[in-house]
Parts: sequence; C-alpha cells; structure tokens
Amino acid sequence: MSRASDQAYANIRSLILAGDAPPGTQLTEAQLADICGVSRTPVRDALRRLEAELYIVRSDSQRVFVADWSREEVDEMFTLRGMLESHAAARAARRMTPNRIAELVAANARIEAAIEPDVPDVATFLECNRLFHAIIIEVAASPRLSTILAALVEQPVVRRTAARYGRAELARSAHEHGELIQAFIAADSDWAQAVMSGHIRRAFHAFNKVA
Amino acid sequence: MSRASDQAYANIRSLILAGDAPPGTQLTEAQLADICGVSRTPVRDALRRLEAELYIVRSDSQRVFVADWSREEVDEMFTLRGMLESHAAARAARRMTPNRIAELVAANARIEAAIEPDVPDVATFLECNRLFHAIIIEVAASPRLSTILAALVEQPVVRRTAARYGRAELARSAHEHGELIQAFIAADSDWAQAVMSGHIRRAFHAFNKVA
DNA sequence: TGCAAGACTATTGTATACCAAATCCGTTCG
DNA sequence: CGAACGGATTTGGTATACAATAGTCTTGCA
Repeated sequence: MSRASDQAYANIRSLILAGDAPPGTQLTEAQLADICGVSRTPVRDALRRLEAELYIVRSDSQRVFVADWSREEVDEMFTLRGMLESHAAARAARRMTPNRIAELVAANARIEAAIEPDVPDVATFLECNRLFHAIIIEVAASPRLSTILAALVEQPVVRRTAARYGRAELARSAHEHGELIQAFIAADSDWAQAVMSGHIRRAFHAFNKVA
Repeated sequence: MSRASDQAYANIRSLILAGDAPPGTQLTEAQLADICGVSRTPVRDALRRLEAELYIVRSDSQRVFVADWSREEVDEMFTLRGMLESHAAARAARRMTPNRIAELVAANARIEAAIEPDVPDVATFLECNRLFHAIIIEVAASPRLSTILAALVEQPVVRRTAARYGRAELARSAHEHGELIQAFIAADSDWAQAVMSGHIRRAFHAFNKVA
C-alpha cells in the first residue's frame, strides 16, 4: 500500500477507535476524503481494507457505517485467534531454527526488562509482544494463516488487553512466552499449541475484566 | 460488489484457473482492464479481492503476479477450512432452528437425488453442497468466521474435489451431511464438529488422489 | 569484451471531473 | 395519517492526466 491510502486507512481507523465516529455512524467517501486530505480514490481503497477487517459494514445499498463489535463478537475474535494462532505455534514448532529461537529469546528479554520497573514500559511491551507473535507466525510459513491472522489480531484490542494486565499478569505473559520458547526448543508442536491456546484465552479474560 | 467489478473479478479468476495465466505471470491493471472491457478502477477492486484470496501476489514494488499454490498450501487450506468450518458447525449446532434444519434436509435430498442416476448430476451436487455448507455458516452467526471462510472455500477446489469423487464417495458425502443433520437435531455441538472435521478432511484426500 | 551509469519505459498510485444508477429523505397531496 | 413523488445524496464506474518508482535497455568507457 502506498502513502495516501495508508494515511486514509490510519485516519479512518483512528476515527473509529477513538470514538469520534461511534458505531452506526454513516461514513461517506467524500466526507472522509475531506477529513484525510486525499481524494476519494485512496479512501475507497482504505474502506475496502476496513471492511475486510470488519471495522465498517455496508448496507444493502453499499453505504458505509461504523460497525458495532458486540461482546460476543470480541469473544469470537479471541476464539478464532486462539484456534489459528495455536495452530501457527504448532506449525512453527516443526520449522523453528536456532536463529529464530534466539530472536524470540531476545524479544522476550526486552519484554521482561520492560515490565521490571515500578511503572512498566507498556509501549515496549506491546512492540516486543507484537514482534514475538509475528516471528512465530512467520516461522509457521503459511501465507493464508498470515493473511487471516493479520485481519484478526487488532492491535487496539491487544493494547486494551495489555492495559488491563497488572504487573503480575504482565510477568505471567512473559513467563508463558518463555514456556513457548521451551516448547520450540523441544520441537514439541503439541506443547507449543497448548501454551499458545491458553495464552490467547487468558488475554481474552483480561480484556473482559471490568476496568 | 457491483457489476463491472464482479465481472473483472470473475474474468481474472477464470484466466488464472483456466491456466491462461500460469503461475508467475505478471498481470498489469491496464492489460486486465482491456481484457475485461472495463476501466482500471474495477480491476483494482478485483485485484484486491484476488490478493486477499491469494490468487495473486504482489512484488515489493506492488507489481502483480499470478500466485503458485503448492501442494502444501492446498493441504494447509483444507486444514484451516477443517478447523474453521467444524467450529462453525459447533456454533451452528447451538443456534439451529427447525426451519433451518428443514432447509438442510431439503438441500441434502436434492444432493441424494442428483447422485442417484448412473451419471450423477455434478452441477446440482455442487450447487446444493454449496448451499448446505452456506446455511451452516450462516446459522453459526459469526461475521468474522463468514468472512474468513469465504476466502478459504475456493469453489474451483471444491469442484475439482467433487470431480474425483466416485459414486460411492458422493453417496458417503451425502451420508455425512445426514449425520450432520442428526447432530443438529440433537443440538450436539461436539458431534457436529467431529463430523464436519472428518467431512472436510476426507475431501482433502479426494482432492489429492491422483486423477 | 564486460560492466556500469544513465536514459527510457512500464506500471502503479493518486487526483480530478463527470455521469449513471440506486437510494434516502422530506414534502406534499389524497 | 399514510403513501407517492421528486429532489438530494451517495456510490460505482469511466476517462484522463500526472507523479513516483521500478525495471529494462542502451550506450559509452575501461
């Protein structure tokens, strides 16, 4: 994707996530083009992507509205992510290399460093957590899985989840990453799958915790 | 999607599936617009869809090439479809209504009628089979699951699979549908999930059979 | 002759303007 | 009060032009 299209995508997405465009709001291409300072062409590209990721829905007459993520839908998101990402972990366990394991170790070391202080460095946690999971998906070497998971792992959801983790839960998350690494070293796909499954499911409950 | 865009999508897809554009071929928007008799705009829409469904890949400079589906990728496709569609069956089992069950029964009756003659009516089989699975996914009531599965259930793959079914296998497929219906009547999600899982996996082996 | 720099070409991304078709909404009339 | 009509909105599509960039080819130099 290119500049204007990316910019439109990011702008519109943040409009939705910031709540400036609450669920049900109608979005028109012209209006969005105006807001983003680009023409309708890249806006249309951006809307297609947002539609695929279910940020927006289209009426039967193709008009665009901000989607409403119900609690049940978020649940389903985590369920699907758990199924697919634990499958990715199993595949990755069969394809893991020492170099990649070293990268995972490095990423998790940075995570542990980030949660060490009294005030955890959430930005670093998020960045390294994203990297950790991205490496696993990459090693899984399944283009389709990558495509699907990309549309399923919404960073804002991850952020909100991490924001609800206390220090103990952040540490436990890092510990689970450590166990995943052990499973990869052992090349034990069942183990990797099980750990990842629990890892995602626990994130769901953290997300659901009343803030 | 609309007329010109759909037409472009169908045209390009058939180009690829018919082998007129073998894997690795570069496709350009202008050329495709010419072939399809539409302008670049709907072609671009179509290319985005085809990219999401992995029919095409983009180089680092965004140029478009026909993708190559390796045997392993088809395997992974069936695996993912098995996971997700059996999950859909489980959800559907918890949400099934008598009306929807009646629709499933009707669809499967047409399937059984289609495979009865000496020369099975494959077109009807495919249409009713598609409908049967579509009803289940619809009853599962998960927009995300629907979106993902839509990109995963490639009709050409289904067609090729059915083409390799002999009469006995077609009958067995219909029988499995019957068992799914039983599971839905019993509202037994585990049963539905298990049957669907085997149903998809067996399709994979039929697909893989040397023709 | 081999190679590299630069010119040229091809292709995509974007903007803009415009039209057609479908749809929505407000108004008016029965 | 409700329904039908008509204008306003909105999207889908076409056409064209231009910028940016990547790929290709040519040519000149060592």
